[in-house]
Amino acid sequence: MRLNDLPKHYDPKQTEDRWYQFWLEKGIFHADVDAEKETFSVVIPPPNVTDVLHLGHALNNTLQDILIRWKRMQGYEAEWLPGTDHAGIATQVILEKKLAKEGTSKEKLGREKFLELAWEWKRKNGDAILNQLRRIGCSCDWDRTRFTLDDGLSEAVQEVFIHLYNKGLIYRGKRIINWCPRCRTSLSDDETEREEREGSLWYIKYKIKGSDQYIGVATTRPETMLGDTAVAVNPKDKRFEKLVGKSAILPILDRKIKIVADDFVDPEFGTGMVKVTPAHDPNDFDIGQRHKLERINVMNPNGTMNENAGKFAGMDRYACREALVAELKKKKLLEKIEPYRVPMALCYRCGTEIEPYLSEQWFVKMKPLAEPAIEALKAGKLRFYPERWTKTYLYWMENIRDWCISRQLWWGHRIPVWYCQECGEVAVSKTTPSECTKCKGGKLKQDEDVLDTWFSSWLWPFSTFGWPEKTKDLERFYPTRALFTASEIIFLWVARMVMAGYEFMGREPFSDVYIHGTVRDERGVKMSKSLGNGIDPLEIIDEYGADALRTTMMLVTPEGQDTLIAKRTFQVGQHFANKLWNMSKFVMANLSDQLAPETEFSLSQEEGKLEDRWILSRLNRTVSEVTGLMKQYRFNSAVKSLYDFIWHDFCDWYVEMIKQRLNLPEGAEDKVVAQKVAHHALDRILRLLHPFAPFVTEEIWHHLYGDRRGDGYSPVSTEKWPECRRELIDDDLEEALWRVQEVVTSIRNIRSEMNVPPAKKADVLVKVDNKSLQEILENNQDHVKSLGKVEKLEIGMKVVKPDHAASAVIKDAEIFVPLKGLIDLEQERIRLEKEITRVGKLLEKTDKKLSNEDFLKRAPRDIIDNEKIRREEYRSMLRKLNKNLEGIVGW
RNA sequence: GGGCGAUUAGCUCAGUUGGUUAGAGUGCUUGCUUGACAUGCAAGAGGUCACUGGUUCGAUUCCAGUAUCGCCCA
Repeated sequence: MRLNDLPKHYDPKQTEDRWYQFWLEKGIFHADVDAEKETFSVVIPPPNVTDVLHLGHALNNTLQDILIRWKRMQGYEAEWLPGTDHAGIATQVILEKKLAKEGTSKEKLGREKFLELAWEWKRKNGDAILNQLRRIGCSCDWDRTRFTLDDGLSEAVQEVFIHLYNKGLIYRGKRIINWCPRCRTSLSDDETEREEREGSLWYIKYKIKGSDQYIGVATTRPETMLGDTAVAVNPKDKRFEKLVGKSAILPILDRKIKIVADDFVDPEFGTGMVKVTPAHDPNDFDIGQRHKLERINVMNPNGTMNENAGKFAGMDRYACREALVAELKKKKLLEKIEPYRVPMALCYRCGTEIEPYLSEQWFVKMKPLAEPAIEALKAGKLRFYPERWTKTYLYWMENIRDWCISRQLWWGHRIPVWYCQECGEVAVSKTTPSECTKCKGGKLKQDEDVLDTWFSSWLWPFSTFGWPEKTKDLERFYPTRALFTASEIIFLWVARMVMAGYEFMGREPFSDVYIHGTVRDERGVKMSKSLGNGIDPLEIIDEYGADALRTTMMLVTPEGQDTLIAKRTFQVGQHFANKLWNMSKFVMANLSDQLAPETEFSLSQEEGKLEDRWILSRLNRTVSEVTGLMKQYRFNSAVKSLYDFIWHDFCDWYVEMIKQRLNLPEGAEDKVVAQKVAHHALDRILRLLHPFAPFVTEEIWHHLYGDRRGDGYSPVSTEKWPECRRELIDDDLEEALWRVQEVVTSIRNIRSEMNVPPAKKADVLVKVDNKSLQEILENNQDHVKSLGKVEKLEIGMKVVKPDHAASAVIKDAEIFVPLKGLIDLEQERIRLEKEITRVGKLLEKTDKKLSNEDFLKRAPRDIIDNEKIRREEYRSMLRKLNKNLEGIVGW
């Protein structure tokens, strides 16, 4: 192969689709249920079909793909099950907005027509999402793609509802729930977002019945007073002792309401008296229950006031607030208004202020389900990475509240409950019952509502494999191994999956939960479509390539922290892919045509120069490091380690060092060994990097082996993950090469700082302090000469510093570059003085330590010895530097 | 109010059992069309490791507190 056969720059557009297609055709993403290999399975956190994926999803899925590709290479039957989620509320919000723009509404269309639209939306976005995943390079098992509203998954939902209902864990009740007046549905506690906003505290006067006196109550939501049925005080509050048991008159509506004593009331808040609105506040609801108060609902589901609000009926809740306050003011019943920070609950899908609303809903009793989920964590069957999230999980689990699962939506799983229209009997069934079990009547009506989307996604790790059927897939792939997600859905999803796993499968759904950070823009703002700072991964892929997207995300995503990323950052990964491409091109161009395909690499003891053994040592160290890091899900550190090895060890030093040898005639021993080692290293580099950058590595692998093996192309995707060969790791050898690098770097530094033109070769003298260093340098003269652009190199213990020479001092050696006619005296003096200051400071530090008697008494011997050695080193360096500085005075 | 996290170079981050000269990428400066790569190479500048105490012979690292920012829960 000639060098110019391949383009100068790596072009992702020429390779990515082709290789993805190839992998699909080969079926390597599909896990065989009958395979003999050990299983490793992961289920995707199903993305919402509300919108296409952004960079946060790209991060989430890149992490999973790296893990699954790595495990596949390690010889597991790797299953990554993909799919999407119907996202009931979110999708419905979007569709409703769309319909409103078109001047219509879901009510006008009717349920059936609306659902057709929703399915249409799902098909469009679902396809787009899955296509995005393919473009990212995700090696999902597409044959097993699932959607939360699929028949099988819907059956699982029904099965679960019936099971829990029969077990007494699902019940129907009239409670205060979180109501979104915009979405006109209930929400679970976890589906609301809390926020404090600037508001007011209104002090309102209620007249005491049968007296001319008034009492004052403070409220942040005056409009709810229309539903007040009591005023409450703390029983221990001496101020109001006499009032308890009397009545007050509710202003405007002139309703008689009780004055009750309840522990809930905080005497410190406001006036110490609170209005009680059992139908519009969860705490008031509880007070109402304790005192058997009437519950008066004053609002309609859309947030307007209802007929119980008297003349305010029909007004929006906020308009009502204003009108009511104005009237109170007019009647002089408003004592004062104070600014107040009001804690608010907002709908997590549309941001509308939640209305605590009395309504009949279905609930799941959670405590019994939480117990095994808590146990699992404590028994170590479930681990969080980073570990600190266990606390968050446990806190929620241990303080769990019942889960409101009914939603007043159309897009979702219809609740499998029928009500007898004649006797009111409730029937729970997967299919429409033909008659009422109680009165035998035939008029049965299904519950209009659907179930919370999370009520289907909490089954995802097993419903996707066929549950409730006892499938082979289920047996083979459950439990899964790892779950990758962001922290915001630990409660909504992760915790609930664990509960469902234990309740329905008898064991944990996954053993490792990897919580990754949020992707933010360069200013630290969370990326989102609505803010307009979201980035579509396809945009990055089009511009930089999928491998660049993946490697950049891995390089810049700190473990367990949020990621700040700007678009231009993706150059990092693009340049890396290009570096890999060019390095490979160079290595391949220099491989012998006669060379056997890399199979089992070996190098006999006599073969190989320092750099050969060094790069093998570095390589194996890297293999060991990267494998260890991946085991701990430390992908960021793993890819950094690879990046450094490839770029800085292999490209910067090894490849540069063997260039001369590669110019030798074909068959020369030195050349053959260099070819063998380079070939081996490239082979291993491609394997190691493949999970991170699948496309470019596959493309290079094909150039390397595609035409050589003669038995059909065997992709790197299915090659073995490298094993570390410990016997090749050698500290002394790495140290020796480091000495060569130091000499080269010193020469380059002198050349650069003394303005020696790059084209001009210089003579160099190295005065060494010991034989071993002399030997190392003599054996590597060629490298020092070529990498330092040296004409004549003299190495020895007796070397004398020539006149007009710039100098550098390193451990156990001095480097002299004669610069007659070129030397800038002042420049050299500055160089030396800077170095003297630097080393002087180091010496000072060690001196200080070693003159500290406590240090000498208490520090471990090896630390002290090290410090002593270092002190000698610095002293010797300083002596040389000072001598050299004195020397230039005479020039 | 409670919990968690962050604070290291202009920017984004490493630094995992306390002890080499605190590192990388990017940006910046200088020089290079070096036979793979200018998406590159070489050299360089840039850090009181947020602050205050404590533990220790020794703290960027452990502990406590303070400040600022972020997230979660009430």
